[in-house]
Amino acid sequence: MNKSDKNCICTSCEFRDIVFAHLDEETIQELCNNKEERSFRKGEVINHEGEKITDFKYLKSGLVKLYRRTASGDEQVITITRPFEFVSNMSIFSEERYRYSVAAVEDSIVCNIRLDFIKELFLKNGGFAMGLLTKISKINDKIISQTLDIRQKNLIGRVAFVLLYFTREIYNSMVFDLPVSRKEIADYIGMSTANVIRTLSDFKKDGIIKVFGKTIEIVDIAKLEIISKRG
Amino acid sequence: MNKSDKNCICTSCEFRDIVFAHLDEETIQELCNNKEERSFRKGEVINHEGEKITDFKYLKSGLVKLYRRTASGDEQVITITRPFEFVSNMSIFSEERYRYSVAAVEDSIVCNIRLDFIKELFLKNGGFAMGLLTKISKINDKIISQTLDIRQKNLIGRVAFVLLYFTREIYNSMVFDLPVSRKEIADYIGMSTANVIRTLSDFKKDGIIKVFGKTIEIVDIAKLEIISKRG
DNA sequence: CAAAAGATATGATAAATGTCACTTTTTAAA
DNA sequence: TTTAAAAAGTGACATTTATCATATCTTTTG
Repeated sequence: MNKSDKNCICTSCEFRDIVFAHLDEETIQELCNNKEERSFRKGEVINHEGEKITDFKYLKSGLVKLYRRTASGDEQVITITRPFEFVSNMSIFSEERYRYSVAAVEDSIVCNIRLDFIKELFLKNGGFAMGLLTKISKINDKIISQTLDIRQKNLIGRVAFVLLYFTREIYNSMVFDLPVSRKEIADYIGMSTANVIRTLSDFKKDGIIKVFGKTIEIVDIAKLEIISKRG
Repeated sequence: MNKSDKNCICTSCEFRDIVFAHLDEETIQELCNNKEERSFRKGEVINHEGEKITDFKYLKSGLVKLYRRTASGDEQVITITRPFEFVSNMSIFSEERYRYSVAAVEDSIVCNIRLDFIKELFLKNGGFAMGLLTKISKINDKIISQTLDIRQKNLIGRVAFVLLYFTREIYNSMVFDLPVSRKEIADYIGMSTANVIRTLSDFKKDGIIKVFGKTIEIVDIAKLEIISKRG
């Protein structure tokens, strides 16, 4: 086993199936030597709004939130997402600088590859280009439709939506630890923190959920779905 | 002049600079023979939500709205936009079917090219692929940031935003004919129709705008900007 | 461990927005 | 041109949501 083989575990990276499927072994190897993995602790910022984009980054493990700061200083959470979603993917080809910030809401590992290298690959390899475009389009589609879904709901519908999102898309479990504060949920669904807290209390009183601090247990998912749809 | 030369005016199409810049004359010619221009009258639907995507389409002239219908039957307007923005561009590479509908809000001309043809080009020609990805990314970025901008504002801020959007981005004029109904504006900014009408009346009373039916004149754009920012 | 800071929780009240009823105006159709 | 239908406009009132004050609980830090 030579050095690059030892250091390189890209051959088993799950992201490979999604975007890098069309690359030959040699290119995968080169990619591997060009990549850098970085760990982020919960709360750490991965990308800053306004910062220059130099790397292609994707989330290998963990959970991140995408957000921006408004003129009045409030935080707008755009989405909260799992691997292997964007990190810098989103405006990487349309902007020179990040439009949004990304922060880890759980300990996360991010894979960095020089943007130039990805761009070269993109120009050379049509299959890779298609895979990447498809991936980026899907991410964008998801963000847009999620935003529209939230927008059409009222307060309790939005809170129900977020709980369902965590239980289904993020944790795939009826019991989970909320990775974000009530305020972050409020910034995500565009409601006040007090009302998010109140709604969670109401759900608790109605026996729809159980709450132990940050731990949430979904008791009546059917009712939650009705609330989310109606709202 | 042969037949294809006669029919083909793609060489002078403005969209060429944006996406097709990297194609040689032969390919442009082929593209031209593969394309079809279609006219739509104000109000006509160009794409239906749920319909299969077979063509790559872009807006050559006119004005369109992108929208979807919610479970409760309401219309959600996602954006209103000018050439050479998407028509089917948006989810063309990520979805088999349209996620959203597109309708002409002014008489419009749309250029159709078989999707297969575009996909082939994309695979073969890296420069074209990059141009297309950049374009699609920019469109998505614009929609997302516009949606976030609107979301952070209150009623009057949102109405002010729409008026500024029309006057600056769409018509580039202080006087313009509203291409959409009050209800469509309401569906766009996520407020009730009555409140949109009321707010326009208030702006009129305050001397910020003049209203003659569908015709709007911006009188005090500075004040409108303050309202849009504050809101 | 103690103190401070931050997050959660809850009630009272104010502000923003929606709904409904109805009139007037404009547009489209017969 | 007349008539019907749709859109615009307005007021009264109901509902939803935000704000503020304050208390408690939790986490961080010295």
